[in-house]
Amino acid sequence: MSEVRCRFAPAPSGSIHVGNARTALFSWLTARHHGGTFVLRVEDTDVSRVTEEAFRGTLESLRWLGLGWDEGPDVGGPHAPYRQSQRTAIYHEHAERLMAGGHAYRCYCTPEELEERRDQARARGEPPGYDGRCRRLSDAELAAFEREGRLWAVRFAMPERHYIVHDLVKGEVHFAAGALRDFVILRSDGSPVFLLAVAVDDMLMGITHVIRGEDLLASAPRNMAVIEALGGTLPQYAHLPLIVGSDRQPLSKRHGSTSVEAFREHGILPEALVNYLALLGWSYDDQTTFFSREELIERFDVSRVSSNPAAFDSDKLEWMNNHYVQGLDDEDLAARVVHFLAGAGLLVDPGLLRRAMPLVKERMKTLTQAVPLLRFLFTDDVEPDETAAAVIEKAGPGYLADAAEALDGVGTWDRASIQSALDALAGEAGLNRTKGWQPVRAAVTGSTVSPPLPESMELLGRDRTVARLRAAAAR
RNA sequence: GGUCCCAUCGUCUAGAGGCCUAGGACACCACCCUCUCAAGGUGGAGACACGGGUUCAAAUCCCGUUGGGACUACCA
Repeated sequence: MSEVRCRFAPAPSGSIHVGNARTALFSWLTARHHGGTFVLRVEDTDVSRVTEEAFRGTLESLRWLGLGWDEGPDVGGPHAPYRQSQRTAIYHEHAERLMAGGHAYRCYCTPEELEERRDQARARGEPPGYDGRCRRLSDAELAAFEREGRLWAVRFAMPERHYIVHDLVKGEVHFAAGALRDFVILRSDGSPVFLLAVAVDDMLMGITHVIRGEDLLASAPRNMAVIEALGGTLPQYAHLPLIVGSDRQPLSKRHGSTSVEAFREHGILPEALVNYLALLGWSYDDQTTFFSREELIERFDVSRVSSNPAAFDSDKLEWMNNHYVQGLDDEDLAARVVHFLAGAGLLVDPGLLRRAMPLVKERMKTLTQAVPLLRFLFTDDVEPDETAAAVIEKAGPGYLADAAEALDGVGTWDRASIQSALDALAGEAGLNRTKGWQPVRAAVTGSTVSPPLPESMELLGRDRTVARLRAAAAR
């Protein structure tokens, strides 16, 4: 059996979206599962919409997800270049071949005329597609258009036959003869349209599996027709259902930040996002939820992808993220968290940060949540928030002064001794731990929510702890 | 309008005719654990869109209805 070659072909019109990220993942997994090649091809035929920044952002997002490619715009490969904007000569050559073979023709209709006829057809309740008139131009008409100096586009002559797409996800999808109209493959300014570029590139690059969004299902027969007209071999197609939001509408900006970059900045781990995305539309069995990258590669099968659209559930993503956070060792976690603390303007002591990791691991759904939890360690500006202030006030200055004295007198500054001291303090005041410790927590951390108190104080150190208690007592 | 896709708990899904009084996970509720918040443990509520067929037997096959969605460009 020949080698599997799978491609991901993003149009870099912005940062990469989770829907595209999932498409990339499934393509990558298919390539890796078969020990094949993963090709990255950038579809920037509409040059006006593509910025260099969007291009780089796309590559960066894929790298962050760990979806490395074997051939692509930066690494090259046997079918370079891998940016469609650099392949125009190739498309022209193939458009010529199609015209020479009678599979394509010059279309002299202007965009204005086309639009007008579309509107009319719609008004009459007829299908609005191109009527194919330039396909049957007489020599005289053709000459007349040329004399007028009219610009022409190249249109592909869609064969009048029934097409069947053998889709790996959808099964057999039929398109009746005549259902698809002739389409433009070269604009009147000579630039190629993606319907040509995709087919030509998939053919030339030897792509065996085309995995992409369901929105492109209707273009599959057109791709097939072009490849057949060119005498190429057809790839297998797999069209993935769309990802929708909680309102069942296709995911868009309205659903908040859905780009890979946004999740990264929100403190989602790439391994968690990959695992979550893998399960959005695909499953291995009725039990398994967590998959290592190797397990995913071993078990993934695109034909097991379900054909109904999946709703993106950020609660589940965050739950899964927490699972991966808990699985990280302290060193690794600290290295990932430091970016977010620094971003909040905190000056971080790496050793202290690493030692704090066990206290916050299971309290973080996202890495950003480490910031409020650990802020008290990396700044002495712990102005109590509203609820903390209320707790402090209720306890009264005497209680906090007592706390300061008790802790100052602790023999060895470790969590066991601190805990005994806190218990003794609460006991003398006739309070249980909950009531007795909260004022101390509020004074020391500035919040009523914190990592476990004795451990937190141990890390903070005796001096800073006592100073904060005295400051609170003096208010 | 036309073509195409889709339809199991709120969500992601298991289910490829009898194993289903429909399984798991997130979320939700209760309890346990507990210094706050989490995490963890135990338990609970919760679904085959509807209507016809086919069959001894249908969540599973067929048809229709309804409801979502995509496409219908000299965008990708």
